[in-house]
Amino acid sequence: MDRRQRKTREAIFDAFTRLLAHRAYHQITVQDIIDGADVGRATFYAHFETKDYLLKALCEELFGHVIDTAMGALHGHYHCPGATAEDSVFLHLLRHLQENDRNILALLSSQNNEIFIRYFKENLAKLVEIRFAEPIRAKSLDVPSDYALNHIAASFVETVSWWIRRGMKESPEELNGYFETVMKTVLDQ
Amino acid sequence: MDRRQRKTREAIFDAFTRLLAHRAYHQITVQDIIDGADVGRATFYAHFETKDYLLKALCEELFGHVIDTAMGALHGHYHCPGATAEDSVFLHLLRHLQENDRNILALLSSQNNEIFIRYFKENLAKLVEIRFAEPIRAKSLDVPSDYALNHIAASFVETVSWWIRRGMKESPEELNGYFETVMKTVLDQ
DNA sequence: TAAGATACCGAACACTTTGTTAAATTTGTA
DNA sequence: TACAAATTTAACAAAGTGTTCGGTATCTTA
Repeated sequence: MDRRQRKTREAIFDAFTRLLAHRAYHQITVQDIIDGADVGRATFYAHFETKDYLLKALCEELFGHVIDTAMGALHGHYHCPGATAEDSVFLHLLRHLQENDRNILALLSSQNNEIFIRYFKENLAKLVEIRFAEPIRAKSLDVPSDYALNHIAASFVETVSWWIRRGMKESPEELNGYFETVMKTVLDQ
Repeated sequence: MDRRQRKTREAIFDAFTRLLAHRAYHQITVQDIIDGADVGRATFYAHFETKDYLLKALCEELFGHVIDTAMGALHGHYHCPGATAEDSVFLHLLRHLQENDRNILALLSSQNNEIFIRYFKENLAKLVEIRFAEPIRAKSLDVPSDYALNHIAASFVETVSWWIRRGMKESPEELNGYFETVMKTVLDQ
């Protein structure tokens, strides 16, 4: 990819991210983004069809990365310092979030948090499916397995959302403990 | 309230509800609503400052009613046919939803479902607080009680959302059973 | 039932935002 | 160097928003 294109794309993402941290999505105009990124109007539209597509592209990059990392941890690639093999994939995710890569926490705690929480959940659902589909079926709970899987993903995202809403006072380990406590029935073997 | 005002307000709510069932919120224009309700432009703006305020007013009416009914059931007012005193407040809610009062299911299953799910959760959280704050504290789980309360409300809303997404095949009783199963650790005494 | 108040209508208006186009310019690449 | 491709700038039509105003219909109450 051309260096000019890369720089433009990055500038737009950066400006958009900054704006999203301080203002509601629907009252950010394309002009705001253009001004923030300092690019021409036609250039913006050469990269993204609409503001909605820009949002989608941003989210895919953001959560694609978060989940890919977690997938890697699941299959034993990436070696995180201080992590043991027994640590749950959830704890890995929490630690990674806390590192605040690409300012993801600013977005998750902004007034636009719902948008990002939704993307987070969609991506997490895939991960949960891969990691827990088999164990859940083996456990034969009194609920459909897709209900249980959805419950796991939704509850984890809700836990993160709660954590951020309350100012992230807990450590990833504590928070993971809370999550494990309320999920006992579903997750314990 | 003046009969003319009531009729206008109703006409606008009706038209808006019909539109929301078939189209995304952000691509419904005020003109669409005006045309559907068959009222003048100035009349619309005499009733609602913006489309956002209209949405808010609609949601308050919708979920205010749902939750008020549940509150009533909690305190022993309203007598629902076939309901016993032991039925959980959640089962009451599910039965009430299934009656599809004011086409609430059309909204909850539309492409705008997230908007309504959010209002549903906000209102439910109050109800959960009233009903479960005391029992949860008495139970002294290993998690903060506001975390547990949030988990209850969020999980119930997620259960309803899952139910609707999959076509509402289960009866309220079955669904309530699923919910009780996954909430065992938190809710059982 | 008549009078005054209030709500509604319809058209016009200024304003904002969107997405497109075209010509000129700058930058990257080979 | 020379060509290709990306960027800039300005202008543009189209769509939507929220307001205003004079005229009409409907409600309320005395």
